[in-house]
Amino acid sequence: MVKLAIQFIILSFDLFLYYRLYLSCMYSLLQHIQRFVSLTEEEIQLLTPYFTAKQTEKKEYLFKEGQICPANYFVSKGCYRLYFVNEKGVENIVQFAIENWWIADYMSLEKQIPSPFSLQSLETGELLVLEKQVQEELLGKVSKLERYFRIIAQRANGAAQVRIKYISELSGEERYVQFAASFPEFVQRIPQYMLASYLGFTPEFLSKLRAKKR
Amino acid sequence: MVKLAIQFIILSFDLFLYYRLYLSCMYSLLQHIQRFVSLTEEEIQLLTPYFTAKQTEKKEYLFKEGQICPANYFVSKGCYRLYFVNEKGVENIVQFAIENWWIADYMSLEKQIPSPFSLQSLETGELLVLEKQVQEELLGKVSKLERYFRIIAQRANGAAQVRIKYISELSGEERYVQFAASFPEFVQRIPQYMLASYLGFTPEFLSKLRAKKR
DNA sequence: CGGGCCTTTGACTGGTTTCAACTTCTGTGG
DNA sequence: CCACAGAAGTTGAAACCAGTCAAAGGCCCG
Repeated sequence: MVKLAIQFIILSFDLFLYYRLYLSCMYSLLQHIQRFVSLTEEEIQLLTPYFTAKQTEKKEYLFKEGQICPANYFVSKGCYRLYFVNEKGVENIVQFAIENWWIADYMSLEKQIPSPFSLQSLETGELLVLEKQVQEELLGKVSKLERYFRIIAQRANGAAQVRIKYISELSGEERYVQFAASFPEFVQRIPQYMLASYLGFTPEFLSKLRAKKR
Repeated sequence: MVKLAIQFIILSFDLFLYYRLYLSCMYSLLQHIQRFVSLTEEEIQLLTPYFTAKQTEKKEYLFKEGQICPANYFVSKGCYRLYFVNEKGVENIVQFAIENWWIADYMSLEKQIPSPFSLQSLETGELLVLEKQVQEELLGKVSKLERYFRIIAQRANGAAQVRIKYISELSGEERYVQFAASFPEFVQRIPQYMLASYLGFTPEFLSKLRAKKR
């Protein structure tokens, strides 16, 4: 009897924690959505059950190479990396995602084919999970969100075009200087070998660049 | 009097030509849209006036570096390149667009800032022009198209992620081999120096690669 | 037919990688 | 809380992939 009561209390506490997490994530998301489309109270109620919140610890995987990317993720807290491993066994980071970014392997998500990428948490973090199937349903229900996701995707596209421009325009050194100037806090936040991987060169080379600057 | 009549005939003929062009482009677009969302007869009527058709000749520009990208373009026929010129004066191709592709500088389009890119026709071609403002109106009118454009943008995103993967994973030589194997017809269609530019190396290097393969 | 643009070829250069050894940092278990 | 192992960062030498420059040949279009 006492055992049961205790289990009940623990369960309640877990629920309470989840609820808090969910609310905090959902708050970020709604803020973000309202930057692009305005939702009615009713629509907010409608959209709410389609998302699940998730807390991730450092190094936890959302999905791994070989799996079909299961969902579209909205980062509410923390930092995540989308990367692949080349045939030499070297990790290559394709994208980072921090607060208020959506991340997924969109090719895998759309075509439901295995992803060459892995998505990993770099810090303890929190995100919302919107599964492929669920997203379809949600969009059927709240069609205003089509607009939101359209805008988000077009922005991501713009960012990708600029990224490709930088890759082909700048030398490794210039890329580092430019990036460090644009995102000084972020450079502090992640290990150097990941920055090197993202910028498209080796950690040794980055180390030498930094030595030169001093 | 006779002069007037002749002018009238010429005008009519121009109109007739435009109408034919417009119909052919619009046919491609509607086919493409219906691959993702199904439109009612009424919606088709609604959407029709928002697009204008355009015929481009080889080397014609849709917009140039420094301008704000004025529209989103749907290619119905021909081939286009989005490129920028680096500080050394070398052209770098960021994207090609062929039949049934949308192309624009999405960062410039969204934020209404000057574009670092130029969009140029490589062959005589035909496309539909959807101006920024007009697109907004259209989407307000036919909200089903939000879905279409969302899907298109997400696909483009997937393609960009894969492109970045190839750039960081493969050496120049591997990129060429891979690309030539994937799009053999396209390699025939464009001059080598543009292919080199797109693949991220010099025309001389491409020439040497081709020499090796023989 | 001529001029300019595209492609080819070769010699030289340099930015970046590779490899290996060493140092410093970090986190985990005793 | 310290010790220690593994991870991350540093440094230098040698190798290499691809760029640069220049000169020559081919080809297309006016």
